[in-house]
Amino acid sequence: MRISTRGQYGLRAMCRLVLLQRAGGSGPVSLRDIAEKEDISSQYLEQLFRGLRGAGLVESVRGAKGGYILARPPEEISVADILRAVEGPIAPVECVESDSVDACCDRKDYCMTREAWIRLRDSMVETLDSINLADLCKPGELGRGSTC
Amino acid sequence: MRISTRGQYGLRAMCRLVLLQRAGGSGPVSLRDIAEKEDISSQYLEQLFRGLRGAGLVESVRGAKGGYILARPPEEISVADILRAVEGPIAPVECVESDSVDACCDRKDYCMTREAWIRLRDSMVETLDSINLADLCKPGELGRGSTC
DNA sequence: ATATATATGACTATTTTACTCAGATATCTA
DNA sequence: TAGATATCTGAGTAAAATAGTCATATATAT
Repeated sequence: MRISTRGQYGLRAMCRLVLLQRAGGSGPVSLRDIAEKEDISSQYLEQLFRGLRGAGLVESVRGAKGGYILARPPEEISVADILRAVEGPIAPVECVESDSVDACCDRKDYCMTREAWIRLRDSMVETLDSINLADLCKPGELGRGSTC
Repeated sequence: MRISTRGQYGLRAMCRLVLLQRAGGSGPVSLRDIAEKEDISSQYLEQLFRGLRGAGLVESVRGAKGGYILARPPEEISVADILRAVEGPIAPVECVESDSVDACCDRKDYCMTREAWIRLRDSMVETLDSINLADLCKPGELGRGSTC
């Protein structure tokens, strides 16, 4: 029951993008800078940013001095958005990826446990929808959101 | 972000144990019967029931006519109990297995994302604590909880 | 031109998962 | 007491997922 490193790195990278963008004017932020600050391989970040770009969370600027910028303000990008972009659907088991019962397995009594998984999924989605990048990058007493 | 088959099978097996116990008098239920109804290898179930027994959720009766019985009434066994028994701690990332910040990583800014993982963990635990075996095994309009 | 950066597809080592196997121990029934 | 039935325990293994790399193409600033 773990978030993969894709999800963990993806969220860290997006937070870092917020900080670097905030600190460095209006230009795009390179993966090289994010990679250095977050100590993540920039090649791996490239892979993750494919997903983030595909989901419309960031926009890219190619070429020298290029990089990435947030496609929307941090307040409008939720943790759920990011996880879905790099990890796929938020669902504890395959059979509750959609609400359709037909898409589920063929066991007569599948419903016995499905109930539990649906409730778990819904609470996860609700929580992750309610947290956005601005929340996480707010400077606090421990200096979080201000390290750059 | 998936529950492993250990968790899925573990929950199904426990639900089935409730049903078979309810149907079959007061004696213990063999893994063979659970395995047959749920279409899970009984050898795999043995492995899972090690964990369930270790966590005090079931009691075993060895020898012929032996098997397992619930250690507590179904109302007092939560889905969280079962998942913890077969899968380990409920935590989306390693660093929030405990609430101690010291047990976390050594990044200066770990807190930026830790906040999100803690909230996710708490909502997962709250939800899974709130569902018990009696809830899942209640007979309903679709016949769930009554297939035996 | 050249350096810098993203874009894309494929590839690989490692780890985790999902099981299986063999043999020991306990208990009921005949 | 013999035999059948179950749990108990440790170890082993094939397949799948994860985590990360590599090579190469393309775009843009200086």
